[in-house]
Amino acid sequence: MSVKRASDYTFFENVFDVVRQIPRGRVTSYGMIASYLGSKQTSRMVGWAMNRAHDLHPPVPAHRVVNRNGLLTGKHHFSPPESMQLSLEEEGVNVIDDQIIDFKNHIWNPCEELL
DNA sequence: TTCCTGACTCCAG
DNA sequence: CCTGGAGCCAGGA
Repeated sequence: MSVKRASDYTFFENVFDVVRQIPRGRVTSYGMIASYLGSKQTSRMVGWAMNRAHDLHPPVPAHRVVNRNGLLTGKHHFSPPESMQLSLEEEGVNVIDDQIIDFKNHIWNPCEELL
């Protein structure tokens, strides 16, 4: 058993925290999370963090994180890949051809919501 | 150790 | 409108 220390609370832990707070039926982008945490240029690190997210507890709803266009660019990292879209549609987010329909209407921006 | 890649985004041409 | 390069930083070979 490992205990979380303050010194372990890095950028990645912050990413997981933010993602875990995304409400059901809402989505956000890598860039928004990165921007909220300090620099939008670290958006790649957010994606990298998501790759590690599947093993974490409590679970991280990585399917609610897409790229800035509402495109499910990370679906191939789910097993099966379709599970990302299915999870979203279960929450009322329609997806066609890897694109979230009415994306801007589902956006949850941590910069505004998570002040 | 160095080199390459990536679930991104922005900016220039 | 589309394409390519740069910047970010951690891991794997």
